[in-house]
Amino acid sequence: MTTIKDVARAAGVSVSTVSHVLSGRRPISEPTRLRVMEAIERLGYRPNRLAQGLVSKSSRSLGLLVPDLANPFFGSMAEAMEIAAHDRGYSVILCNTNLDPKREADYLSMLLSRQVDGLLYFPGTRVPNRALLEAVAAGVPVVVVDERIDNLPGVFVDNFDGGRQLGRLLAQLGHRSLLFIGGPEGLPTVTDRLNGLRAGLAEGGRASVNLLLRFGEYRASHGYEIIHACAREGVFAAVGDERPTAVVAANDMIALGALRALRELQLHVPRDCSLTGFDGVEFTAMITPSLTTVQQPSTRVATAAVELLLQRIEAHENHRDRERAAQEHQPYADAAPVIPHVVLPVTLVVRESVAPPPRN
Amino acid sequence: MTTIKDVARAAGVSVSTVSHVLSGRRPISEPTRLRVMEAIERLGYRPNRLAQGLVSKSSRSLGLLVPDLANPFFGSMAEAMEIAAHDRGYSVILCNTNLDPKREADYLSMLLSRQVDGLLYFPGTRVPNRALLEAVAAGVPVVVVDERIDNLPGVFVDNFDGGRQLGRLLAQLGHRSLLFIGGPEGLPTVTDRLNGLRAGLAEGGRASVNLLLRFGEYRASHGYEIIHACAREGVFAAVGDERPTAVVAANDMIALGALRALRELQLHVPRDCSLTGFDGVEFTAMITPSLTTVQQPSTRVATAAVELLLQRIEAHENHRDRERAAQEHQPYADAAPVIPHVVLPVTLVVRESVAPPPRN
DNA sequence: TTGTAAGCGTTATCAA
DNA sequence: TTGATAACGCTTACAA
Repeated sequence: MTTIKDVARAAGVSVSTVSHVLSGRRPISEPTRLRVMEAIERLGYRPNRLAQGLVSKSSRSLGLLVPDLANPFFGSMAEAMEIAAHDRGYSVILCNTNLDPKREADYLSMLLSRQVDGLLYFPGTRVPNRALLEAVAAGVPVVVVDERIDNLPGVFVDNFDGGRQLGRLLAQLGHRSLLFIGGPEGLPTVTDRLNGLRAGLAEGGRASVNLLLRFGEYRASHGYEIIHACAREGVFAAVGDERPTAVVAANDMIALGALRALRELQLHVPRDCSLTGFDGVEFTAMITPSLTTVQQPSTRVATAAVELLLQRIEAHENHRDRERAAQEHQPYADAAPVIPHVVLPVTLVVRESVAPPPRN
Repeated sequence: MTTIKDVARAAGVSVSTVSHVLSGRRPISEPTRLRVMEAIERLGYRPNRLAQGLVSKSSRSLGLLVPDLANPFFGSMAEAMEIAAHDRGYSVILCNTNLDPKREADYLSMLLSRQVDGLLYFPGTRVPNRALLEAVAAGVPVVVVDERIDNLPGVFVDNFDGGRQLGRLLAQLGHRSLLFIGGPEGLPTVTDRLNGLRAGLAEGGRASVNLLLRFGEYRASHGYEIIHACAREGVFAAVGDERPTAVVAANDMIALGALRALRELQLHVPRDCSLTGFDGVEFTAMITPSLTTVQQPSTRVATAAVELLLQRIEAHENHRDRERAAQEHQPYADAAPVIPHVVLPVTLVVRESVAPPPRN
């Protein structure tokens, strides 16, 4: 491996000159600059970022903790975040938490060892992971995405409004009995979407609607199983307002599984039963029937999260520097106590999977 | 931040003792060991991996270059690889190449700067990226995945066999005219699947089949557009053996888009036209009609790739060590010239999207 | 405009 | 069984 010393020797200058040519932190005479550049080129020199990080105390890398990359929602998010980070000169260390707090703790510890400058965190559970709070306490900037945690900065979408728009639509179509298939009970996204749904139904004129609630995982298999379980319980055999005429899934994957199960039950969507999703991933536009869903501006969420995180990283570094310079050792004396929560709007996308309830 | 020095001071020992307590590389008396452990615990000490990497010349991290995380096929692959790597103590740096050679080169250079121990590379184009070959030349172990590159080690599936199984199935059902919607022309996966398809059709008794070929991107929009373009050209209005009775998509995403377009053309799948995919991602089982496809053992591919890469990394490190010890400076004098290509089997999954051709 | 040298947090070599 | 100390490759005062 060729090091800065090799370059210095080859160019007949000192290592600091080479360093300064590269960083541009002090003026270099054109002839030496050229000699150095030539040597760099010729030797194929590439600065060692481990060494740079050791002295600069910044690895220029971010930890990305994501629950489930097989879900295209998280896939696109991860992709957009990585791209945004790369544009700003940061690398992303990928961590697959699989909703497992133990894995999360494990990853967090590893990320701190690796001196990441910040954390992009998709919470998988309601209770903020202890290890995450320790990381925050240790002074690592964190931005929470998708699933909010009240006392941490984050970027989210207006889940309540998404639910509300769905509720209004279904109410206006005349639905009076719904089955809501949630993700994990108590998760903010689930609760917000559900509360929004209730509000929308009320606004839509249906003061009292029969609302059946089920919770579970954010996966297709969950939607599939809930529908079959409901069928076994006779939910779809009921008459009048007892029988749900629409299924509201808390995300697109659940809706996909539910769609399959409904079909196996010979229930046609939307003729016999309407169906809605949430997130607006690509496949919802392609399947049959195309899925009515609430579209998240994933790319905007992702870039906003990265921007916010980098802002906080810079603030954090400035703070550290000022503190060191002033020799004042009351940590965070002047840290802004305001915790930014960026909330982005969602869009209702009405497609084939909804219709008025069947006239019975 | 607390360093090894702080721990040494707190425990009343030297830094080397602390280091050895942690690494277990030399015997430590129980009392000192306990004192050191206590200090580590109390101070919340965490070794700095940048510093460790600087001296050990190994960052314990891998670069993962993947074209498109929004595609659940790559999402599950990336997930499985990261998990396998993490199990073996390696971190993964995520890079989204987006099939762009310039981005790839950019990432590669960054990864080398970061001293990654190895590269997991999903090629996006037929020609091996120049920057990749440079990285290989620089001595970084690489494992290529999914899309083979002849003179690099890699893990792949038997695309030819997958295509053949599809061909046999369609031939046996009586199809004599097919539309093949490929990914990028010339990509090994595309070519192998197509050649396999031809072989399978022949074996199935259809010596001569009308085979219409289209190429493009591995995306849903591509499948969608090709079908509509073909319709505009009157392909589906033809009669007899001119009209394709089955569409063979080179992957599941293309099939998904094609399915949508066929439906918009009022062509029922499979009654009017059969349809097949490739990869076997989750949603293929859920959509209507469920998709006949060739299932890749994604998790096995992913773990095999990580295993192979780690083997090569270890071999590489041993080699370096031996070389240094023996002072012999003919690099790679005894490097094994055999380039391992692991090929895993695929499984045909027959579902609703295929049927005999319509009788005309 | 340039060079010298201290230090970043580790591991590893050599002594004790 | 332990401790000094020299690297590792870089940045950055401080000098010249």
